[in-house]
Amino acid sequence: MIQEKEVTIYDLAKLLNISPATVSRGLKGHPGISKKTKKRIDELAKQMGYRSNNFARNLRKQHTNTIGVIVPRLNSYFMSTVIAGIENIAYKEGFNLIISQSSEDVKKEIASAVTLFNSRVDGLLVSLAYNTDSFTHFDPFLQRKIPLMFFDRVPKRDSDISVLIDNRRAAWQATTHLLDQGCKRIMHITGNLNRNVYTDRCQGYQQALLERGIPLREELVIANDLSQEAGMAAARTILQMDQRPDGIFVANDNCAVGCMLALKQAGVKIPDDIRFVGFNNDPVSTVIEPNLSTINYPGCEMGEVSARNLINQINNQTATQSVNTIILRSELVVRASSM
Amino acid sequence: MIQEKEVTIYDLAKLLNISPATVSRGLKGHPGISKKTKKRIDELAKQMGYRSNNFARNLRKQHTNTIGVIVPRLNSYFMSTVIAGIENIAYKEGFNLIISQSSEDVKKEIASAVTLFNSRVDGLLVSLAYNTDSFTHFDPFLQRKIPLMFFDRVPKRDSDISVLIDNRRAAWQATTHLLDQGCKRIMHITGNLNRNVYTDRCQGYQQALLERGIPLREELVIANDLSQEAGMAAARTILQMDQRPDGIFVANDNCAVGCMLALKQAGVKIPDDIRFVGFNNDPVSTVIEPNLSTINYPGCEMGEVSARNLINQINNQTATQSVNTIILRSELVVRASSM
DNA sequence: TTGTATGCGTTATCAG
DNA sequence: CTGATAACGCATACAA
Repeated sequence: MIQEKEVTIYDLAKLLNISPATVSRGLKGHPGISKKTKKRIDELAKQMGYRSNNFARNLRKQHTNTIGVIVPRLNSYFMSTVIAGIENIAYKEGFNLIISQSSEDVKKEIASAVTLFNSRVDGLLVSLAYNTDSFTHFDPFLQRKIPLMFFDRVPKRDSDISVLIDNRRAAWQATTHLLDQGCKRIMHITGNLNRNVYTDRCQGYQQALLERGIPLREELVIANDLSQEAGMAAARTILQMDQRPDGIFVANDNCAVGCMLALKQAGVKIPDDIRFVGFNNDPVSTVIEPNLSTINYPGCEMGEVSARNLINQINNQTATQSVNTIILRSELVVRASSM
Repeated sequence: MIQEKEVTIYDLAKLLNISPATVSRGLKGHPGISKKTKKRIDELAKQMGYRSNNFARNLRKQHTNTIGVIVPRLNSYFMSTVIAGIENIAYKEGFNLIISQSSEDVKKEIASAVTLFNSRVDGLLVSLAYNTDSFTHFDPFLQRKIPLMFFDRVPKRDSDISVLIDNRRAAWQATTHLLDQGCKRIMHITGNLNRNVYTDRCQGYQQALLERGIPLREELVIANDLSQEAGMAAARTILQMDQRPDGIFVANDNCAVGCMLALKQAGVKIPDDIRFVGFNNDPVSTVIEPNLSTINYPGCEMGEVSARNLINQINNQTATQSVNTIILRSELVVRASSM
């Protein structure tokens, strides 16, 4: 049936000769409504193509059934996997998603936060931009007690709820693995050391070395933006070193791949001359030759857990929130690049 | 300033001793409001942390400032690039995005369409699922005259507005390139031939062959789901063929990569034994060895153009819509896999 | 079990 | 230039 104009509960009420209130209740399955009336309402509603008006409903109920998501980039394999996970759960629970990207820029992140705040999202899920170091733009959410959670790239303070993996341990594993393979001079390529994921990974790396009595060398830690290009640039640096590393732990597969590509082109043999371990288990890690050892990292699950938890908070506004940090499992995947 | 309760235009009006109507107008920059009054309003609003209530506004104005997006998958490089493009424009124009994925399944696509319809999005952007062959789930949008556009994977009917590339031409170029490289027996690996992108590419492939007087052979066209695994399976098929192809044009880089990987493992030399051309210019194409020739395909731009156009439609409800199809430029990128 | 009346926060219309 | 008032569609407190 073609409806040119929206039908409201008033229309239904008039046609059924009952009050709009009854229609409203019937539609929502309110307990005190006779089966018969409810049936009549439901049938007419379907027949007329009635759809509930969310604005009116939200205006009345003061919530939006919408979750805001801010991520650094949409177009990275890991992030899109996380978002797919978030979407799975949100969809199941009847929440809409408003997704925005900070493009790794605090300014854009702040703007997004404002927009989402004004859109009155019921909850917010954030993975921080590369250079975010102040968090006042999230204060409005805190003040209004709008549930707020961080995942993966989280603030270094524990006033927030975060979902992440044990980056330090994973990095420790990766580095220890390289040591076990006989590496003596292990380099670490990392990102902005103000971001938890990178500090933690760096610490894990350092800890592993110290445990074997290997002194830390500043020149063996490179911090860049972890892009593939940055990996290539790192390769050039390495090629010019007097003493080249014999193992490299890179905080991200993409960058590792760039570095490997450039190194290979310069004739360096991987893994014979230099062994590699990356991070993320991006699909590209099984395409590069030799296949890249890496840390597998449950993106989809991270999204699901975050969304699930946020929705719980939204639904139990009152319940005291006991969890502070949710740590997901991660694992070292050993492939040819490190053997 | 910490606000526990939302402040409304009434609150501002009371404090300023003017009417809510004036406040509303002042906030919106209505022409007939004195500079002085406007300034007072704006200042107090900021001071009080006023934020406009979108529900009330939407309820009143009957639109949501929201665009719905349905894509087959979020976690593909191409799609996330398109979405990044959409987001760029939407953000700039003050529209929110509600993104949902069909997971390549019509059922989920239908469900998403219903949800978005009920969320009263002002416009809808769709890239079809793998197996969508009926389009009645979009009828409600058409009936209510809600702008609807398709991109990349579009219906085969021209009642809709679509944004895409000339797949046929691109495929023709790719195939012709292989022919120019001396290939005599060119295979084509494609997806569901009901989806425009794959039929068109297949036709382009066929046309190129016919132009050189090469007869089409059924056994040289494989249709699968274009995943990396499917590419590997295709490789197994090829290895068992009496007469192997000497060139393969694959409708997607990922699948091409899977196929190349498996073939290489079996000792096939690329490009010497078999030359390859893919489609999409996915980053992986520069990681695989030899680097994969491919069709470059402006994902971000496709998103931007789609969003821009949709928003124009939303804003000019009345204007007759003259464009029906927008074709974006694409180009062949030649790399080692085909030389 | 159902109906009445009201308010949620805006904006548009009409009047001044 | 500004004010009063009426919708927008729904959900609920209160009444019956």
